[in-house]
Amino acid sequence: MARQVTGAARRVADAAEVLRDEKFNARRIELAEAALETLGELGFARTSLREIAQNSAFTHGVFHYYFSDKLDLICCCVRHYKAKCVTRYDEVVATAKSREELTEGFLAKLAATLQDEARMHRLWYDLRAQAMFEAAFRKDVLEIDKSLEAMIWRIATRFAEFGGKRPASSPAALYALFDGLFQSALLKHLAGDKTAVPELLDEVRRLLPTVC
Amino acid sequence: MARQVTGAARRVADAAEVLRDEKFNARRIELAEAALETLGELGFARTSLREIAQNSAFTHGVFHYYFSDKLDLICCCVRHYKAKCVTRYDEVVATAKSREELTEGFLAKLAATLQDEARMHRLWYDLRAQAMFEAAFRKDVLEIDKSLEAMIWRIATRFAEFGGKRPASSPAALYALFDGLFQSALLKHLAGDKTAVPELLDEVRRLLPTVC
DNA sequence: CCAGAATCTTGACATTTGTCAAGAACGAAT
DNA sequence: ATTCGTTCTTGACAAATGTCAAGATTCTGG
Repeated sequence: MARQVTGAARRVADAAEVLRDEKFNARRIELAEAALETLGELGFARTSLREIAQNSAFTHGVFHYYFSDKLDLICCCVRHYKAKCVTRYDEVVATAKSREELTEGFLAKLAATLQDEARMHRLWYDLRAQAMFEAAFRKDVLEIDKSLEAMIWRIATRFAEFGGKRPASSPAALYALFDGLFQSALLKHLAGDKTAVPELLDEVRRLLPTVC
Repeated sequence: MARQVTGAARRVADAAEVLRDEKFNARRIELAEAALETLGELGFARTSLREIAQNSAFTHGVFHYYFSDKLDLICCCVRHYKAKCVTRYDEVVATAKSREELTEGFLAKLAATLQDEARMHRLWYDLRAQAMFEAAFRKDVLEIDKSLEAMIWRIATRFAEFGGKRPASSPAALYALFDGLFQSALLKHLAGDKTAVPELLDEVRRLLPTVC
């Protein structure tokens, strides 16, 4: 009986700990989300913990309470960002009923992303570059990259299916191609080049049938 | 006669000024070159003027004498870096006598670059990302990007010529593809992935005949 | 309701950083 | 050789930054 009580107590204690952990983690994500605002605005190099705190509803001490240091915070931001990104086109893939629908849906999302989420995406490119210097970022960045590659691959295979074909290149090459085009278009867009978005769309529209 | 003397004096003065300017500029490049060492090691975010000075034969005051501020220095570094980069493959293009020679020469240079100049290239990707935040970088970065695109295009057209064909995609798409592949391989290489280089070579070898 | 744990605030500290100015060292023209 | 302009060194300063600790506040189990 004593053992049963102990067992029950243990279970209760465990449940409590899990709950606390979840709450802790939820808070971390709240903070990460707030940090992403400033990071997207200023980039990694120019962003300090205090700047992040000032642009948020939190004080700078809280960040130190929830994160062991700056890298820990940024890593959490990157991980959180991943979840938002990698499913962006999945709805299009799921609902499109033809090559044309898939193409137009993809292009529309692409344009919207470039216009509305430019800040988040330049942060992603910034952090990916940081990963080349800072080993602590590499694991997360490589993982996100792989997820994005898979995302592109889902689009490509679906597109090919509609034509009864298979994609003409490897997942790596396809991702490199689209990511490279997007990155270049993003830079031009941020530089105020109004033609960046339509030119990207033209290019992708022309490319899709040739690679899938 | 007075006018002739004045004219001669003016010419001498002008020549002296040009000389001084050249000397000034040569020194700037020396300093930029020294700065690139530290920048390639630490990246833009973690590099300070003092750190640059300490890792070089110069004192931190000199940098302030030759550059109006930190951005000015970095911009000079970027511009200087460009000249080194954009002609890397030109010798291969000029000397190759067949598709095979061109392919092998290109691949060899690609592998060597990835192995020996990883630090300079991660800096390039870092600065390109910074350009998305810092308007002062954009002009130079966009220009370098265009030069690199042209460089890839020279290889592609030469490759196509050997087959009596024309490249199958636009310069922008081709550059996006190769740049994306290189960037991804660089990250993996820096992360200690021994397969990064051979996999890049395989991919490029497979890709070249399909796009040109 | 209360004690103890958790969450959070505030302020402080040492360090780093960009910037600058005063003057030393150097070179070239007279 | 002297003088003047260029080049460089050194030291200083204010602002910013990561880190931390002491205490306030809030939450929670009993």
